[in-house]
Amino acid sequence: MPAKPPFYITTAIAYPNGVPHMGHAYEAIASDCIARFMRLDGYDVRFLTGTDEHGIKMLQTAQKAGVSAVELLERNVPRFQAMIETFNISVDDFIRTTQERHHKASKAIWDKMLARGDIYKSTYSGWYSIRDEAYYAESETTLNPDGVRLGPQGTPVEWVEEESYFFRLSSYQDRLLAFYKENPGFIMPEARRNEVMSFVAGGLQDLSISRTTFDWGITVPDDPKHIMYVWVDALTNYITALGYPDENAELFTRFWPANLHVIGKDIIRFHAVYWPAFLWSAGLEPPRRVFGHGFLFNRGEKMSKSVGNVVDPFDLAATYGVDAIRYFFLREVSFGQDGSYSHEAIVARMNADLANDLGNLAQRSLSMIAKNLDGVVPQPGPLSPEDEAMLALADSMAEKSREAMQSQAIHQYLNAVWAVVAEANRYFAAAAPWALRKTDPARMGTVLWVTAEVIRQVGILVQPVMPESAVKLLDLVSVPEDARGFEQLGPAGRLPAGRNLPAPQGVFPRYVEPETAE
RNA sequence: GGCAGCGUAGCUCAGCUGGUAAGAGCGCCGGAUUCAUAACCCGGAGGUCGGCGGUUCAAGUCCGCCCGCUGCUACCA
Repeated sequence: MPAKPPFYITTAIAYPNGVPHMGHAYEAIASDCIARFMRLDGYDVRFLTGTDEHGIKMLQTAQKAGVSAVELLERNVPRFQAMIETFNISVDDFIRTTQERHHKASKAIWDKMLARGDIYKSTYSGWYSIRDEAYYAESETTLNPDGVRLGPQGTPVEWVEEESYFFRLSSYQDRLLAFYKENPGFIMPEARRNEVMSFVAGGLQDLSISRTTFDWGITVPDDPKHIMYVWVDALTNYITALGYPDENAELFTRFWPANLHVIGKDIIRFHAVYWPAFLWSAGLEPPRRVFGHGFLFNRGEKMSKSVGNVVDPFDLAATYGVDAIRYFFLREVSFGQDGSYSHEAIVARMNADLANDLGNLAQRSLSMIAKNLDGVVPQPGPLSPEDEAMLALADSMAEKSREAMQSQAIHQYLNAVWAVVAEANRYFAAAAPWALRKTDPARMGTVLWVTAEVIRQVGILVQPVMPESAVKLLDLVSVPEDARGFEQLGPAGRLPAGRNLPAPQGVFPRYVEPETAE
């Protein structure tokens, strides 16, 4: 058997100065779907997530709450880990940037970049607003007639100079542009790629990569006054988790460069510009692809604490079920685009796609096998053109799905699957096996076999999206656990006649509104 | 301001390099049916394809202008 090709996928590491919201869960769900898909398709998958625990924001949030940064982490990080558990995210590792292994890796990559001559000490200066706690470019500030310079928020700014280490990002401009041209799939979706390219083409300045104004971070080697700029630290997590700085570590040699970093569209630049430059500087390869997904909106409105519409992912899972939530977001939102959700939209998807189309298809066909054929998969007779067409369509799902997933078009992969489900319902209604029961039982058997075979394939293909429900569905057609990989799709794994099936049970319950007391 | 993109049925969106009489899902109306989770199936209503002008035998699909919306335009992440 040929060795499985490696596939390394990561989410961004979450910033745990608060508790997880649906956006965090969404990124994890989508990444998990991709990871599971690749695993079932025969790849040796490594899947990483984690938390980004340094930085001034962590310190500030902790201060406001009257606790230490470490205490804040102890409070919040378990919530992120619980989210991973709750949503069935099949990660192989959960990295925390405060871990020893990560401090070691970050210092090592720093040393490499230093040795390359890409890091130098200088002063970082700019117009700083104490009230905004932010630096502004001179062009963003305005000079009042009374001589006071104001930032964009209208707050006074002052000229501040701070000793800082810089990274020679400017010297990577041409290499980056050439890289984007040679690797059109590096940044996805394409709109994001255009943005990054125009940003880089507009000129790169060297990057200030250390701070002396606070101490919650990784100290710069041999200069402990300085701590690393949070992105040097954060991005390095992806190689820390493979054993860096040991470039001969088993995981590192097998899985680097990463195949896919799944991130939010707001942090594309850090991943598509800084990260390749850091890696080159350290003598390492850049990742193969960075995919920036969109944001989720609650009824079209951005989630925010002040609006009070921040949705707790744990609540959603409890209300609708983990698989239904996973399905909803992956099917409803074009991956890469922003998306919107609401109670009505979730219920509509659950009931229409899951309960009515797929769940009911399984129930109506398998219960006929149970009642009329003692629960034994029938031997199909000669196939009619309709049977052939149905099977051909089902057999085509695998390729369509793979093709969609090449570009992380998760929604298109699901569209392809549900097109088959819809066709199967049409096929079933047209063939009307219930009417054949008395007139032509052999023909009824053939129709039921074809339908059960479609359910088998749909069950296999739906595993990345709804791991638990897919297991139930596959159990209903008694697919052995070692016959659930994608190599079993199509004619290769046809449902054998004579197999005993369990009594069918509903896999996808209808969502019924709870009685509300008026 | 500059660059990029978007504006297609009530809602969410497909419509690649211009060419059968503009599509899907959901919702709505009607029908059929009872194998099934009051599901499924069939049919129907509903669109000046943002606006104006142009190129062309032919434009939602190309060009120009206008209107509206969004993103990017670096060091909070």
